[in-house]
Amino acid sequence: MVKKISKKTIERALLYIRTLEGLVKSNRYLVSSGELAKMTGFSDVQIRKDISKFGKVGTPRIGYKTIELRDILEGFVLQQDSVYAALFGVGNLGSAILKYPGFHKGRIKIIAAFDKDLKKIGKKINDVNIYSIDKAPKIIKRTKIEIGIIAVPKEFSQEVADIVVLSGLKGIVNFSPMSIVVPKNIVVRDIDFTIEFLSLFCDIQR
Amino acid sequence: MVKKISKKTIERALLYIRTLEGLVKSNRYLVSSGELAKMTGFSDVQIRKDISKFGKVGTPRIGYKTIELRDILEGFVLQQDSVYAALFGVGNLGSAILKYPGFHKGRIKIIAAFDKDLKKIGKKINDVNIYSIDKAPKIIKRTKIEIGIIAVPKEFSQEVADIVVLSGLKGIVNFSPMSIVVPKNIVVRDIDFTIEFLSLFCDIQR
DNA sequence: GTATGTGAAGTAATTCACAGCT
DNA sequence: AGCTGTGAATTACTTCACATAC
Repeated sequence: MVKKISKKTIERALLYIRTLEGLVKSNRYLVSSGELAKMTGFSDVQIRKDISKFGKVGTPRIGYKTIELRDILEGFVLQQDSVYAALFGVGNLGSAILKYPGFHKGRIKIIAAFDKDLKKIGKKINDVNIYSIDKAPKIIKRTKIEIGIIAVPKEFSQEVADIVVLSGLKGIVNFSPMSIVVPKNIVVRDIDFTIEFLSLFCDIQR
Repeated sequence: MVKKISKKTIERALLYIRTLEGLVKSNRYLVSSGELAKMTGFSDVQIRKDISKFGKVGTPRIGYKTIELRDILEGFVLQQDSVYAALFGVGNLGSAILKYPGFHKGRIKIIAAFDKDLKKIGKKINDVNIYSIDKAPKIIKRTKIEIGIIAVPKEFSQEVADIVVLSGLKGIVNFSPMSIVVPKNIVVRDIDFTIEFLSLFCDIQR
């Protein structure tokens, strides 16, 4: 019943969860794979295949119960209520991340921020303290933080990545437009706006 | 010689270009697929396979000329010098995008911003004018803008998507944590921070 | 000897086609 | 009839193994 679940399926499952949360909020009780397909852009077969990896949960002729499906997907995909993160670099983007409303109300909690600008250190944004970056390993080790967010200029991204590693974190979201080199037991997600835009542009051209 | 180039190859090519630009800047003349592999995290075979889609450009025993390879990849992947975009929603994230240094100096030019907050309309951020959002179709049609960036709260993302479509744009980068429904000739790239974080977290757990 | 380039083999992901349920 | 669930077929992607070039 519980088969090996691929990364792609998990990524789509997170989107199904997001969509189901919207449906639950608007009091929808049932939804079909076809409707989810229209809402998410994936094919209906793909969605059924994905969901079937988590067990038989739908009813033929009827569809899926929104609440039940959401809970099942969440149960498999997210074992914790909250994911704790630390932000490195409180510039324009870093500040926007600290204020990001999706985090504020959701599962992802940023509980410490680091910068090297003395004007910022000691301040707070959205209730998150900003500390000196060289205190990061010490401070982080006292917390449950698991993820580091790198939002510093690209000249500094590697040295900050090294600090993240020293701090014992297991995952990095790297917003800097530069690849970082880390031990391979540490998982990295790169979000490079320029590359996202250019790859979209390539898709448009063809 | 020029074979069908897959989306995945193009996405990696953009990363190779980014890496090569760094090498060129630091005056590196040659680079091997193995070195690129270490720098980007892909395998060396993968990199050679990708590059071979663009022709025979390397020299056995020597490697690739950084400048030449960059130019070849750029030539195939990006036919224009600049990509023009419009931003919708000048909140925390939107402002950070307007100030994003990678855009300022690079190929992506945001040349108009739209918001419905009267306090923002008429102002400028980083030399970009902020207009009333309902003037968007008219203003955009006078420009070469091809891409719309949605950075509004999720309650409004669909109505803004509709305006983007009305404006005749062909691509959307959607930063709002909600799927938008658009005609299928319009290409959408979703960047949902929450989903990126959660999917990283799933990877860490396994 | 060392690095590129590539056909062939092997994996993974998607779509098809249809059985089964209510 | 209408929707889920899934083996089978297809397609796409990656890795292997080695020929080729200097």
